Amino acid sequence: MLQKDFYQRADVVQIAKDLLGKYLITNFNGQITSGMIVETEAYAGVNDKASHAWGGRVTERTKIMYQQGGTAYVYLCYGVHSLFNIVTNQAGIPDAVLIRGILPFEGLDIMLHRKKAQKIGAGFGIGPGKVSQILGIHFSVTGTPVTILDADEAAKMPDIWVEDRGKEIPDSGIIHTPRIGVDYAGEDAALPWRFILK
DNA sequence: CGTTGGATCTTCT
DNA sequence: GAAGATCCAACGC
Repeated sequence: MLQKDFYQRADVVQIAKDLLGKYLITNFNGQITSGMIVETEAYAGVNDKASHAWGGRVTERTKIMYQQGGTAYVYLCYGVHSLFNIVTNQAGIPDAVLIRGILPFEGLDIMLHRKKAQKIGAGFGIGPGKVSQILGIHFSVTGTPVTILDADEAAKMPDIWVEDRGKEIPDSGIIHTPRIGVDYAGEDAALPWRFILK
């Protein structure tokens, strides 16, 4: 499991790239599902117009982004989809990485059941709404940790976490493009902060 | 195959 | 009261 020092680094763009090829795992009620992360987007704090926390806005929803790195930030989009992000950097700095796509790995039958699908076709697991759906992530889990944040050795395992299973990703294997659905963000909409594993 | 619009509800103005 | 870090099925070509 990735430790909090991975998430609490200052460079959210680097973290978004580092997360490619890692495995995102959930365990809700003993139902374990996982997949390899193949698409991410970086959202960089108060200076990023595309971020919910742009300009230092703090609301009931966005206050989660100001927690320490290693916290899950999940929120409802279009009233239909839960989008899963991992908060990065130190407490007080609202950086986050949106997980946009995974390659399903474990618990395929559970994923199919959650998605009410018969079989896994092309694009299964690609898209932030679908990632949350097949992994069973609901927006109510926002604010829960994705790693051990306390020094306490008795700290319990999180329901959601990320593992490094040794896959090396060379820079040449990463495609970077502008982020999706953030046209309202002015010049920040053009930042190449969406990362895709080939 | 490209385009369109409906679903659906929290959050902020 | 309006908009949103989306998805998918239904249409039209």
